[in-house]
Amino acid sequence: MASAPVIVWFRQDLRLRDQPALAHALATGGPVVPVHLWSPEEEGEWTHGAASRWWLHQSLAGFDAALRGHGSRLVLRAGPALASLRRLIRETGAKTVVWNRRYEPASIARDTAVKQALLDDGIDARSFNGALLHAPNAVANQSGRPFQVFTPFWKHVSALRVREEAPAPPPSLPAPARWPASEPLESFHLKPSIPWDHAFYEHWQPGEVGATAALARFIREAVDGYARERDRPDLRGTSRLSPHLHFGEISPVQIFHAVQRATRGHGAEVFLKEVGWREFAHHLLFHFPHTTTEPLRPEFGRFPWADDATRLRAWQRGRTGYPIVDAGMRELWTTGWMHNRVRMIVASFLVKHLRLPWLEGARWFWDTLVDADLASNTLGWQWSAGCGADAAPYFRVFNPILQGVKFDPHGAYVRTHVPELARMPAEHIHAPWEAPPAVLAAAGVRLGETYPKPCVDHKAARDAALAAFAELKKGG
DNA sequence: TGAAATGTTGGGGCG
DNA sequence: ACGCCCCAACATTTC
Repeated sequence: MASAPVIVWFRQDLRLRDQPALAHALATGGPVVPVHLWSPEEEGEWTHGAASRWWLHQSLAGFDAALRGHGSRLVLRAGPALASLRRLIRETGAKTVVWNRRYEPASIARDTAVKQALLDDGIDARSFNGALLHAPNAVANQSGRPFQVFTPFWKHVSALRVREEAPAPPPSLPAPARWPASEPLESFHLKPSIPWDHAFYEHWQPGEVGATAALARFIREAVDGYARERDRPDLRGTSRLSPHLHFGEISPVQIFHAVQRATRGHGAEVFLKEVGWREFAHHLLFHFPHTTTEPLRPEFGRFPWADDATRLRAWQRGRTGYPIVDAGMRELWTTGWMHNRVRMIVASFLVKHLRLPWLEGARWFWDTLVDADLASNTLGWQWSAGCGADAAPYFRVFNPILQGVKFDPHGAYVRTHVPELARMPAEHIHAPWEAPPAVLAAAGVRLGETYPKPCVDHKAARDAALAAFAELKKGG
């Protein structure tokens, strides 16, 4: 007797290898019906941002092509997930629906309801962990509570065994007798209507092939020097795997094993620790779901944030007058990505120098990053603002000049993204307002005209931030 | 996964 | 020879 079809509901796991849900479907022996459901309203407040949508479009197209290479295809449907699944079950005669879990609050709520409804329908609904090294509900400290400090978290997690990769799929996936209809990808309107995305195509190759290539490149060229060069935005010292990881084009399990197979050196250890921060972020979001909009440390609910649309706009568009900040914000705008060191610098600048709410920064990153990830974004911003888990104390104010000098020593990063400073010599590029007039003139820079003057004075802004923090402490 | 202020030490110039 | 000052270099504390 032939097995019934199995629906594999692909979400942010757009890959064929190390695919626990797909592996389970294949193990049943039944025809496999791969589907992706477009239901942005079910993501709650954090529906895909513009850059994420661009990536998703490319990734879905690539995944469909990959499936077709295996004699299969990706069925697309728009609308509420449960209704779409029920319709697909009717159309295909499927008795089983499988998927890999997501751990964001809105997904958990939706998926739990979907699973219960399908089980009530008599469908075998199953979910798997394909997104994390360890499921968040499987990690707790000695008193049974979630970890809130990274170092003990990672120490604990490092002692756990990482599962083996799921078996690779066969060259040909068993197809249903009749394919259910698919809606055209274009009907989801994921690509921007105005073409701000042209540079994205030069920087990224969304999809499993691009993810695999990025990992291979990193292992070949960068992992050994990672400890030294990861903080240098002017070099290619990081993996740039974040968007691939976010969309599940590659899994942390694959990355973990591939890196460990290649090297056990210090660079590998430091890199895997960064994968650990991603795990920690998901762990925290799972246990503290309110932190997407509320500070984990409740006293920060009273913090006297400023309200200044002009300054927010200057920050967003990379016109603060601080070259390292502006370079970062423009890298983000043109490529959909920003080097992590620079993310910390621009976040510190928004939250401390401008004293604008971290949530404004989180929302901007959410809309503009191709790797926008609710867990990592939330952790990163709360860390920067000093109101989150294991956060930098609020009085840690990054000096944007020193950070520039230290991590972009030749000014190459600034020159790449702030062309109006391209001819500035390295010794003045991070503080052009302190350069002698002759140097500015020779570089063709007229402050306030070709490039903005600093929108705040560093020392005054730092002192004001510390004063606001002292006020908060006093009130508490 | 800071920066700045403050404190300490020690070498060298100099009377 | 000695004390004094200056200051760089480094360490510690504070924000």
